[in-house]
Amino acid sequence: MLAKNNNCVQNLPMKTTKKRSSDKKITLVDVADASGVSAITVSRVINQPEKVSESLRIQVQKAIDSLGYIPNQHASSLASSRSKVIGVAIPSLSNIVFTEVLRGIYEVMGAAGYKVLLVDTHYSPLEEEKMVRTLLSQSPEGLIITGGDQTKACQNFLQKARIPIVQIMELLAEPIDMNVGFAHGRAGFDVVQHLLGQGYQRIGFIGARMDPRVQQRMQGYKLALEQAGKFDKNFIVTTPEPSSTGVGGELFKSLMASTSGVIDAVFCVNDDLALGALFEAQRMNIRVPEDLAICGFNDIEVGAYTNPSLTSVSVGRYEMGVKASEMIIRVLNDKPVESKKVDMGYEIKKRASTSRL
Amino acid sequence: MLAKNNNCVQNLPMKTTKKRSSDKKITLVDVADASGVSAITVSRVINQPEKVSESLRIQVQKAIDSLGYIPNQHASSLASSRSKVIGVAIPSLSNIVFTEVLRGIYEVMGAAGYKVLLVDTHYSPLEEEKMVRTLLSQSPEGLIITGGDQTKACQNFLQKARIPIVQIMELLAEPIDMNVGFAHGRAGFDVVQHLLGQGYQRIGFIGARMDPRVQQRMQGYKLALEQAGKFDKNFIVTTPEPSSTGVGGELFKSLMASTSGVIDAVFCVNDDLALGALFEAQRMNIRVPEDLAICGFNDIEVGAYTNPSLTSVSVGRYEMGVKASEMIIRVLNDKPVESKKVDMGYEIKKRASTSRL
DNA sequence: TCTGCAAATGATAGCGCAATCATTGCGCTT
DNA sequence: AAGCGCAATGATTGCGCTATCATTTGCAGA
Repeated sequence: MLAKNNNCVQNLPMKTTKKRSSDKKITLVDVADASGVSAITVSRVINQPEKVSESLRIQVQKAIDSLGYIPNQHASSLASSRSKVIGVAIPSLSNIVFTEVLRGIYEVMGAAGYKVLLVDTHYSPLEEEKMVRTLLSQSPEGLIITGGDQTKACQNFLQKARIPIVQIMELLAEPIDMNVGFAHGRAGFDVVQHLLGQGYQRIGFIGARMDPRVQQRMQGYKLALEQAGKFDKNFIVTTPEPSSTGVGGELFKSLMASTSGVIDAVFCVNDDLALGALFEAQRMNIRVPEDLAICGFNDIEVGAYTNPSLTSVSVGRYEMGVKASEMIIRVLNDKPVESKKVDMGYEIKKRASTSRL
Repeated sequence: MLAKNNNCVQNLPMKTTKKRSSDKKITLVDVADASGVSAITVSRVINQPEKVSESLRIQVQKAIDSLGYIPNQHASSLASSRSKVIGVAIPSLSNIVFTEVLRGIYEVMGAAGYKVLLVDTHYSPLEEEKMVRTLLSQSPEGLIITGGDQTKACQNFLQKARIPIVQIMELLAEPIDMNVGFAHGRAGFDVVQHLLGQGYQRIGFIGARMDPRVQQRMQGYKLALEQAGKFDKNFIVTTPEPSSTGVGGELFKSLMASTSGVIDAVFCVNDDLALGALFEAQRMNIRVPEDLAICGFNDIEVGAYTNPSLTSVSVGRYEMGVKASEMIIRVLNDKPVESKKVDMGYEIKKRASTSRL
């Protein structure tokens, strides 16, 4: 377990076998000695430079640079109980939805000097619990987690942590602390309203990886169709596997097969599925939107350029990441947060794939 | 700067104003006291359970659970100089290429008990240098960084760190330590060969965000056309802005305009651009592949389902992340690494968008 | 001139944990 | 019965840094 540094050494121009000054880690004290000040002054130069006279500051900075000193963040965190770390838990790295949220988080947190420790929960509350423990062991100053599907134990940990926490992606009745999201159920409802408004009558549903948010969209779909007296459970096709364009095409085929093609519109629970359905429809020589409407969800960029362009529900993913981060930073700076619950809303982007009128 | 915990408190059922046991952080010593053993024994139960008798282990574990103890990783890292952190630097979070590599990294590193600290360098060596400092301040046990475009200072830091480092995505002549990637130049060359083989004569090039790897692909493209005596610098259209489907369409339009439409094939430097070009070609009523071939790069999933399906260069992104991680873990476990340089190769997926024969 | 106060710098202690070495007790050999 | 080796547990120390309080210096105001 010792001597794990022996690999890179060969890349360095080993001068002699004599002990080299660069062999041991450089600490605050080394910098202090080199610049003839006390350790605490070096610490100040790094963390509160305004408290050190300019001459000393320059002198110390020179020593820092020439020694190549890099502070040990663990020691700093331990001594100050401030880690400058924000924990983030998302269910999947391969879903563009989350990576865009992440972008927003990184943008804001990076600018504010926070590091982001990211974990992937694989859509599993149990794994999430484990990952949250991991995050908490790093004493993060704040936490951003996805949804409200935590285990009881996990909720306990989170509350005990006494740090600002934002649950993102969906709106929760009882958030652990703060909450930023939008109403998936209402969005699903509105999509169906739009399709009905365009004169489509038999509206199918395609879903994959039925996570809580997808379920809510489906409930909205169902409610709208029930109100219109047009709900038929046979029009729903779902699979627990991850969604993808390929799966979208397959589900579309099986929907058309199982309903003998009476379907005249499909609400796909995300754009990957919708693209798969669209391309499959083209191959089946089904005209979109004349014979069939296709609506996606998330409004990924490519949907605006397909032929026909794809109707979808636009969501401020990047903005959600930004908002959640800003809320945490406000709390950390003891500034008031306007509201603990923020509804980011959504917008149905009506494009060619659903306009028959 | 004090009292930053006051926000979440209101979510907790405050029993009384008396001091509550859960108010202070629980440490190893608390667990030790609660279970009647010494601190070091608790430490062993957590880190080397096989060294503690079963009875004690159970007894201590009970105390850990009931107190909800979560170890302080900073203290642990400081005392043991093992952080269980791997640093990862990528140029962009919004590029699917990197998120798939990340998936591979997370899969392997997570399973091996390592946390991943991820930073985004925004394609800037200067920002990368800053970010690498941030990573190193966390005393990572290993590092995965993208490409070989580091600043001199950054290289210095990296070598001084004496930890296993893998540079990924491209093959480097002189890697800092280890290297996993593939030959972008050769891939570009092979794409052109393929197009020429299909009888296309005037092959255009569309590129965006011309990072080093994209440049290499372009050099390969150029070399192949020069060898065939068919290079024309007017057939190249690039932009420094980030690539996207929208940009792909625009660049395609301007390529066709500036060349009066003599182009009969386009090599797009990635699939986003290629999709944009394909959809734009459809709108311009250009038949693909009869009148025009389109080839992308990266082989993202949706390209296999468009009509026509998109020829692209498939790269083992996930596998690259896995490989890099495995190499680091081997080094950390003092196991030999077969080779410090690994060529992951690539494969041209020949699909309908380029088959005229 | 002296007092008083703020700015600049330093000395000390301790954050929570694990490395290291010490101690105990037990079963085994001879 | 004495000695040995090993497994299980504990006491001490220090990782590198910052909080806290102490000290020094410079300078304005009386």
